[in-house]
Amino acid sequence: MVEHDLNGVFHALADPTRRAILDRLAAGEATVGALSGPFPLSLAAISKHLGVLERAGLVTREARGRERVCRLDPAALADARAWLEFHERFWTDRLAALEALVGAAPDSPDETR
Amino acid sequence: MVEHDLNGVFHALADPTRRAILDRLAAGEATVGALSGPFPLSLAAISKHLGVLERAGLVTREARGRERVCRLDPAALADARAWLEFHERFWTDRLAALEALVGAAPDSPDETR
DNA sequence: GGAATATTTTACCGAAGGGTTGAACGTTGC
DNA sequence: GCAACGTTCAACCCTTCGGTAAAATATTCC
Repeated sequence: MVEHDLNGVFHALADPTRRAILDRLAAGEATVGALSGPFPLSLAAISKHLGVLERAGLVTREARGRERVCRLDPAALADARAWLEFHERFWTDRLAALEALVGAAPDSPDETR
Repeated sequence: MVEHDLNGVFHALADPTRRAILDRLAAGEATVGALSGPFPLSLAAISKHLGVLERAGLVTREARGRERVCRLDPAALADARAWLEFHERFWTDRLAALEALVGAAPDSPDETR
C-alpha cells in the first residue's frame, strides 16, 4: 500500500539466481549449504543472495544448530504482486479510457471499433 | 511464460524514479521534457531511465516532430504480475501443504526437533 | 580439548547503475 | 539559412552489485 520496500523486493526479484533460490525454497525449507547445491557459485555468494532476499522480506533464516534453515516468506511477494496488480489494472483502465475517448471524439466520423 | 525478460522488468521496477515515471505515464502519453518536470534530475537522466523502461518493454517512445512521446505498454507489466501471482499461489500452497503435514504427523507429541 | 562442519565476514575485484555536464543531432520557425 | 528547441550521446564520477578467496565464528562429534 504505502510503497513499503518495493525497491528491495523488486531488486531481489531481478536476479535469476535469487528467483531460482526462491523456487527451490518453495519445495520446503533448506539449509544454506543444501541451497547452494545446484549453483556453480561459492557458498559465500549464496549467503549474500540470501541476505538480499532476507532484507527484502522474502526469506527468513533461522539458526538451528550450526546450520541455518531458510524458509519462504510469501508476504513480501504478496506486496509486490499487489502493487503490480493494482497498477496493471489502473494503467489498462486509463489506456482503455483514452482509447474510448479517441473513438468517441466528435470529429471522428467512423467509430468502427 | 518462459522467464521472458523478467530480469529487465523487475530491474526496471526496482527504481522509485522509474515507478514514478510509469505512474505519471498512466495519466496519458507525455514527452520526455514533460516527464522530467517533477524530478530534480537532468533531462539526460530521465532519458536514461526511459531507456531502461523501454528495454524492459514497459514503455514505448515514438518520435513526433522534434519531441519523443512516451506511452505505457502494460504487456510487460502483465508478464511480471503473472509471474508473481503464479509463484505466490504456488508458494502459499506448498507452505500450507507442509503445515498440514506437520499438523497431521503420526508420531506427534515431542517431535519437537 | 581439538578437529571437522556450516555459515558469515572481510577484503578485494571488475562490471554495471545512476548521476552529471557538455557536445551533437534532428526539427521547427522566423 | 540559422537560431532555438527537444532529446540523445559521450565521457566521466562515484556507488552498488555479483562474484571470489581466505579468515573468523559457531557448533557438533570423537
